[in-house]
Amino acid sequence: MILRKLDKKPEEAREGELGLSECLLDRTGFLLKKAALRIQEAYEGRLDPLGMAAKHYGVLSVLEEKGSITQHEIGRCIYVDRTTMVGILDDLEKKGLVERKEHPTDRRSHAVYLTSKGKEAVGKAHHLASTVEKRFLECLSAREQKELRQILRKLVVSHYSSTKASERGEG
Amino acid sequence: MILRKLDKKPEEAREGELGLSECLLDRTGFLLKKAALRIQEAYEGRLDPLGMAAKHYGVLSVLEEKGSITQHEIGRCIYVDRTTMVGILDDLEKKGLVERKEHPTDRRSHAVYLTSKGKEAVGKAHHLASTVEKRFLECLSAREQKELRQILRKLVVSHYSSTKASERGEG
DNA sequence: AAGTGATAATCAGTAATACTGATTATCAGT
DNA sequence: ACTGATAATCAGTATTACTGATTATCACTT
Repeated sequence: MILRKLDKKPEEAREGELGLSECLLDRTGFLLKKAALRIQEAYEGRLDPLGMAAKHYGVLSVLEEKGSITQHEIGRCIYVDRTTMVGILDDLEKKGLVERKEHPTDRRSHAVYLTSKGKEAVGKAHHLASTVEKRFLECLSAREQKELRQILRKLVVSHYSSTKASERGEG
Repeated sequence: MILRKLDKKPEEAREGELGLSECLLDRTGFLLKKAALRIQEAYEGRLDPLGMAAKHYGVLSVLEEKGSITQHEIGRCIYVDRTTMVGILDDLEKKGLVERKEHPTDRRSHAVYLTSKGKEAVGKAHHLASTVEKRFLECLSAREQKELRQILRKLVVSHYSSTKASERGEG
């Protein structure tokens, strides 16, 4: 292929094809990374009305599902580093959506709880997240959407053990 | 669920289930992000012997496929920002894998070429990348692997237009 | 009861990434 | 010559995920 900058507008030069790289569109690594960026972009700002970002939503979801658990356990559930958890919980506590309480049996740990405000927020967040994902995935058939989730889930769970060992209490 | 820190080792407490969040394992956003991180991790260091990282591999692939194109065009092919391209090409030029030459008709642009060393490197990189992905995907059936690529490709191409307009020459 | 090694939360600092905005040189069209 | 757009570059920002160290506490040994 020869340089052909000045003869045509780029958009017209490659109609359907868009000029993307064929080779990389067959690399799962490339595709995963770009798809992840795009959906992150789709989420961006959508949770702002609730005073949270995607990272906060993940924590609230886990707390809703599991009840009161420690910071370390939340991290394990959502593959988030212990040091990153501190900041996320600081945010959420400041917003009044969670509380760090004394752990009943282990004074090193914090027992993290959803406040009633937090419970309300996570309900709304579920709704917003569903809307965002629905729109993002609408270029796929219902079957493809389901298949994508199943396959990704398999991948993520299989590679669970590749998370840094120190973060899973196996040091 | 009640706090139950001290009665069991975490590993034994939840055998198959691993304590992951059911709710988030149904969120495509969460799954895409974590899967992308894991495969990135799988790539990490594997291209070092060739003196490059994944981001360099992407650029070399495009150049191999499209021949000499401008920096901006490379970026469009692989969804990389113009400012990020500068650094990546600096690296590659330093390693002697690409050359920035004068563009034959547009003196603002650079015509970027693979050197013979670069051509050799990208061939080896293809091989390494295939190995990395094969291992990463081996928890999936051949059908699932193919399906995953097709679905992700559909997603990425559909959301091509959500790339920052300024990066696609539509400002 | 004291001692040892592991663990939970925290903090400070690092490295990588993707970006914004400004600058310079050049181009295309008036 | 003048205007607005574009290509490459640079400086600086925000975010993310992490490393390593610290403090308090726990579980277990002796």
